Parts: sequence; structure tokens; C-alpha cells
Amino acid sequence: MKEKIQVHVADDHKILIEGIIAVINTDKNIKIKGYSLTGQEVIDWFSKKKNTADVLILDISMPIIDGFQVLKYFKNNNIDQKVIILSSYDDLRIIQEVLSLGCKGYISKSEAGEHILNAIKSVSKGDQYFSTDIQSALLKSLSGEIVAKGKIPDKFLIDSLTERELHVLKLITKQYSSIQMAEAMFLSIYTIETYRKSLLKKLNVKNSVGLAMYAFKNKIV
Amino acid sequence: MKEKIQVHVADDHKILIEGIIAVINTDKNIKIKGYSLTGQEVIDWFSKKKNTADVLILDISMPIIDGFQVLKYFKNNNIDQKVIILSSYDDLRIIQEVLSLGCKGYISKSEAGEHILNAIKSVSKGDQYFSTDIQSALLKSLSGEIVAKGKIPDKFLIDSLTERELHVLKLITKQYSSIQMAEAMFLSIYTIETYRKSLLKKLNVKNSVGLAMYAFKNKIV
DNA sequence: GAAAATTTCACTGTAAATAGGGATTGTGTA
DNA sequence: TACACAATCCCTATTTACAGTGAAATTTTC
Repeated sequence: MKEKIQVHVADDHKILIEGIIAVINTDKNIKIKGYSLTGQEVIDWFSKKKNTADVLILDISMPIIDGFQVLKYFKNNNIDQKVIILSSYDDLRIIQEVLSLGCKGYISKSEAGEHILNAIKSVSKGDQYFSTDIQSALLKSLSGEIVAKGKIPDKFLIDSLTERELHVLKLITKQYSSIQMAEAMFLSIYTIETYRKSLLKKLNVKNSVGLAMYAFKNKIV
Repeated sequence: MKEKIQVHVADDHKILIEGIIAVINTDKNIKIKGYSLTGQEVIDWFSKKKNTADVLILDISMPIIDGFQVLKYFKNNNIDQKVIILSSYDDLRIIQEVLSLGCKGYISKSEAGEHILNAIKSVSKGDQYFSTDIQSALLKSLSGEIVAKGKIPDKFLIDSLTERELHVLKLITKQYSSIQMAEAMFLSIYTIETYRKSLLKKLNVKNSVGLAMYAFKNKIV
């Protein structure tokens, strides 16, 4: 008899986890090995050698430690975990981001449960799986349609921000002035202004409002 | 024999709907009458006289027509529907907003399925139901803790903005400077600055970033 | 028709943000 | 080791934003 595919689910919405479990239980070839409600729990779980799963279903947007950070953790620690991203957003930037972090599947929350089963089976075999929404988004991107509209922001934007730049960005969204940031971070105001300039350049926006909007859109806040 | 409580579920994430259905099916006193994947579907469904449900479980964040708009539709058409809001956000502003729109229950997606069952039972009896997260948030608000911190924005804020103020606000989020706005709106820069001052005062924020964040949070953009 | 609110403009400061240049130190990697 | 980059600081100049106050014309509301 074939071994069952073991799955771990991570999402901060417990109701959603219960839904996925319910769907997975309808397939006798797949079983739930465990679940996590936070990014930290996922990292803790997979840190232990005895804890494994063939496939991890991972939500991108979780508080504190999000899906990106979990993927980065796997990458930095050479953990070769098969991951399916579960996301509300069909945002190409996010897709490209997680792909570059080695994730093998990506399904939209707006799609029905049966897609999850197919995704799990594909990914566990070593294949990739993308839900139809995502496929069409990727196709459009390839065909240059979106590029032509200038709607694909540089996918390296978020990544390119350093820790301190990110910190400054967060304070900007909290309506800190440069002086206040300097005080809060124990830095010179010159340093803060340097980061501001760097942020404006990297994120290609005109002013602090642009920075704040970027941060908001990308759930940095 | 008692009649089963009939429930309609609306959420743009089908997986979540399946989860809720799975949970509801564990309780023999409740049954699913139907579900919707968009706000429009909800409105269409309840527009037909033969379509009813004792309780509507409604997601706030749906594309195009969101939960707020559905509630407003009910209000404007004098449809006395019992509604439980399902939300990712424990934001007091949202809670106050939906309460003012006549919704009777509010549960956070981060809470387990059993809360839904209790919520459905309470609301169908005519009671209110708030999940523990929300209750503690509301309590804090009442105890003045948050009020003291100035963190409860006046829910009438948006309404208090005039047309022109709103226009300026939108341009600010598009990273217009005052000069650019003056040119775009064929007004003096003095006028624009007057609106800026008015916006800062009305929305009680520190600077343009605060304005932009407010606009974003309240879906003005 | 009076009162209130909105829209519009003006002047004067001060504070803050933006632009552009350069410089040092440490850390990690090719 | 040399190079890239992150983090830190400095200076000057210009532009923009913010604060305070005042006021006229128009529209809305009671």
C-alpha cells in the first residue's frame, strides 16, 4: 500500500485550517501531520528533526513572522521543504518573490478545495502547481501585457531594502518626523535623511506619502 | 422537532466557505442554506423574496462590493437580516462601523470554528455575539484606555470631509505636491494649503503620511 | 431670510523634507 | 585581498509642508 502524503498547514486563521483539514480528509491518500497558527510555530515545528511533512501549505500573510520569512528561514538553513503558498493575493510581485525563495506551488484562497488536493499531489511528486488564476497572471506577464502597462514593479524592491531602511520606513508610516526617528533610533538626523533618500530612490516614489503607500500596499505595516 | 437554523455564508475565499460548512455540518441544529462568493451575489440572493436565511455570515473584505456595502444595501432596502461579520481585522473602527449598520455579531477569523456555532445560535435568537478578541477590544475602548491614547478615530470622520477636501486627499495619496494640486485643480496654492490644514485637523493626523494612511485604511483610494 | 458651512484666496513665519555632494567604518564575500 | 554593501555621519541649498490668522463670496440648511 502506498504511503499517505503528509501535510502540515500554516495559517493564522483557524477556521481556514479547519476547512483545509476537512477537504484533505476527503482524500484517503493525504493526511494532516500537523498545523501552525503563526510563522514562529512553523519554524519551531520544522526545526525539530523528528518533525517532517512532505508538503507544507503556507499562508503568506501572518502576523509578526509571515510566509516570506518562513521561506527565508528554510533557505538559510538549507531545509529543502516542499511548500505550497496559500495567498489571497494574485500579485505577481509576491508570486515572483516566493518562487525565488524556492516554493513549488501557489494557490489562491479564492479557489475551491479540490485544487489543494491536486496541488499537494503535484508538489509532493516534485512537480510544480499553480492555480488557474495564477497561471493566467503569469501568462499575461510573459506576454508583456502587464509590463507594457508598467504595472509590474521591480520584484526586487522589497528585498533590496536593508533592515534599517525598513525600520525607517515603518516609522515614517507612523508619522514620525526625521528628528523623532533620530531620537527613537539613537541616530543622527543626517543618517535618517540618508535612509529617506535611499528609500525614495529604491522604491521609486516621489515623497514620504509614496513610501507610506508602498509600505501599506506591501503589508510592511 | 425544532427547525434547523438556516445559514448563508459569504466570503470570496471558497476554501474558507468550505471550512465553515464543514464546521456547521457538525451541528445538527444548523444547516447551510446557500453561499456567495461576492458581495454582488449576496445582494442578488437576498433580493429574491423566496431566498431567506436566519443568519448571514458575511466577510468584510471582498472585492468590488464589500461587506460594508452589503450591510448598507440591507439598511437602505429595509431588509432586517441577522448578520454575523467574519473579519480578519480586530479594528475598532470597523466594528463600530458594522454595528452602526445593524450587524449583530462579529467574529475574528483567527478564532476556531466552535465560536461560529455559538455565534449563529446567539444571533439567530436575537442576541448579540462577539468573539473574545473583539470583546476585549471593546472593553478596552469602554474603559477609556484606548480613548486616552487617542486611538479611536471618530467614525464620522470620513463623512465630515467635503468634496474638495476629499479631492485634495486623493491627490495627496497620488503623491501630488501642493503646487501640482493647485495646477491640476485650477486653484491657488493657498487654497490647497487651506484644505491640507483642514484635513489634518479633521482627521487628527500629524502630516501627509497620516492623511495617506487614513485614506488607504478607509478605502478612499 | 438668517445662520452655517463651503469654497476660495492672502500673508507670514517656522519646521521639515528633498536633492546633491562627500566620507568613514565594519562586515562579508568573490 | 579587494570589492561591494551596509551603516553611520556631515554640509549646503532649495523646496515643500505646516501653523496661525483673516476674510470675501457662494451655497446649503434651518
